[in-house]
Amino acid sequence: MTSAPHAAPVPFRTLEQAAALVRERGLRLTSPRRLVLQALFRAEGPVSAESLAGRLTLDPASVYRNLEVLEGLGLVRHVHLGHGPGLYGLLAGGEHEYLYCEHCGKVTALAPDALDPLRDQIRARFGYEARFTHFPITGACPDCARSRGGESV
Amino acid sequence: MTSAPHAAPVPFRTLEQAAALVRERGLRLTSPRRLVLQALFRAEGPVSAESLAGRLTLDPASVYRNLEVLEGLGLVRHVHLGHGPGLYGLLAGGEHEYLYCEHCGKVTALAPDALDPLRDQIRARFGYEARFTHFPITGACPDCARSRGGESV
DNA sequence: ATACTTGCAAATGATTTGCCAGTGT
DNA sequence: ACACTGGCAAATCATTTGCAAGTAT
Repeated sequence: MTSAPHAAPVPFRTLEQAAALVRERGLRLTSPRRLVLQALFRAEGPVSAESLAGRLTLDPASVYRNLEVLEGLGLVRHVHLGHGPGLYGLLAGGEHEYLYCEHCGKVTALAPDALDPLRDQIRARFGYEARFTHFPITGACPDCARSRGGESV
Repeated sequence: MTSAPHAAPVPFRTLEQAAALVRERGLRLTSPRRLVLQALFRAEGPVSAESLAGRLTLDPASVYRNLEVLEGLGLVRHVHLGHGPGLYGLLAGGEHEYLYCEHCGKVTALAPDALDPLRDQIRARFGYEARFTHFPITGACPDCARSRGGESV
């Protein structure tokens, strides 16, 4: 999960396309690697390396290493939602940005351009080019915000 | 650093006020506890528990425990900037929110209300009550954004 | 055949917990 | 005195690394 330079996201949609990309880069499509890819395609949202290792009966180290190479290929990204392990998800369909409720744990994935107006405002005020792909926008979701007025964390 | 409910921030400015608050809550102002508080008052920005333990020659466990109680009292908060350990800082002068450059590591602390317009926009569009105190706004700072056009992470 | 990969064990880094001796109040 | 604390060792959680055996191409 080390912060190494990542490849620019290459458009892909299917497991076959992802598999092809792995081979094109001269890497091998081994059984564990295919399983990880498959599991990510089936997952609802981002999942932890440990949970993948568990459900696939693979060694965690292999899962971590695979996620790392897949991330290097631009097929996978990880996000940090609150404390707890990093969560990995496919980049099929482009980058996602996230809203994360630190009270109930709810996660909302947004389309790549949903936060553009926000990004514009941040750029204008602070000059920062903000991304909410690796760390989400964190706070209270509508429900939690309602049920707890102006409380502190 | 566990995510437990935190006390509402109580206004304080000096080490004496902080110390008084510790005692008011029936807690003890021990030597290690005072040292941690002192070090936080002297620190420029948020610092890791390990670095405090090192420079104060205290056991890391004690430092973690102290930071936890101080956080419970509303005197301290921690923030996660990128990967790496959590960083602790005083709440003297109110909550801070952060901008964090994931390329050069630059950290910009903002006054409590600097992000209100942004918060308003987020509330209007998504209903979320966003805080950038525990997780910063992450991206490329002006310098890094300039020196690296539209690259991927 | 060759280099990329795997599983397993062990190491790392961050943080927490158990325990008992020590000390503020 | 008594309960809150401190240090130290050990445990836990997430992740990484070393290494020899295995396998995709």
